[in-house]
Amino acid sequence: MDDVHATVARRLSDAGQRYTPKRRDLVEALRRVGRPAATQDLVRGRRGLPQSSVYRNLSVLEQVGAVRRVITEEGVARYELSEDLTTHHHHLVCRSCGAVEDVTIPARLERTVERTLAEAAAAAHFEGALHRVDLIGTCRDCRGVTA
Amino acid sequence: MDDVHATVARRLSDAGQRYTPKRRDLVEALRRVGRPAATQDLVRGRRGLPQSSVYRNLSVLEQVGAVRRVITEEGVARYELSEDLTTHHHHLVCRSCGAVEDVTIPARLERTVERTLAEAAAAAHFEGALHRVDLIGTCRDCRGVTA
DNA sequence: GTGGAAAATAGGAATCGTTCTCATTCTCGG
DNA sequence: CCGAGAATGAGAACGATTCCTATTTTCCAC
Repeated sequence: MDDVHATVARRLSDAGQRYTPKRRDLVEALRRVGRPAATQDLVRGRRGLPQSSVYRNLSVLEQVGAVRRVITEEGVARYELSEDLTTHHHHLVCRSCGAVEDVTIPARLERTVERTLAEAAAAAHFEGALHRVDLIGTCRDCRGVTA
Repeated sequence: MDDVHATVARRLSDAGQRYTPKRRDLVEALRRVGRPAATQDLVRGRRGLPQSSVYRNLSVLEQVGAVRRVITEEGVARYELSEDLTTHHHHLVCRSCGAVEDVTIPARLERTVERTLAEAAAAAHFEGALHRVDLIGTCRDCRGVTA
């Protein structure tokens, strides 16, 4: 899928920025992981990118809409590829270990939620409202011991 | 509304903990604020509770289900009274200044979302799933200048 | 009441993720 | 090939949160 890299490259250049090797590495790493990756994971990853570069570049990539910052219960930032580079999805957040998985829900349900929340946002006179829908529960690993 | 304090007191004592004046102050402060308060606000509040006490007690209150920790885009923790001490609601999070407001949506819509997400959680074989539905947009203050 | 054990408090040190600074290196247009 | 601006990376700075510990408070048994 060079699509992803091509798209990211275009968005960067549209913003007057370059698609440097480090940035490509980051995007590639995020694509491989396939779910929101903690910043520290990227720093400590096998390639060992320097901390300052990881933070700086994730920030740049976020500004051009290539990646999205995801907030979790633990106090750490996670990043994933922007939804329009992957697919629309939600997150399963493990309340025990903080791990995050992607989930998609049936299109019909998705539409219902979408419409419902759009109404709610309108009712609240809220502008430019995105919504964040996450499920918080217990992941397989953390449940394994008990169940 | 002594209900709130009475309920908190009971939950604490059920857990073998005390409802000390400091803890009562915290609960009272959260009740007055009426929306998720940043920890720092409580520390710097007029009463100036010591930092270590604020953190320690919020943690205790969270464990007994009296307050809930709310995660926002900014990296700071916010706390609000537990939903069963107030009313079911969602949050409007301002993407510009990080402020959080409570919103309720019509009961009919609420039920739809509820049911929809319950199905989604079941489909994902996810256990004990709560969901978090927040709207992210721009608050009146931050919009005021532009609009 | 009084004494003592357990809980709570508060001040500050320690931690840790994140941001900032700046000197060096790279890159691209001319 | 040169120079300006962009990017890099090492480490300092920062700030929210957690941890440590000596002191104070609270509650219960006597």
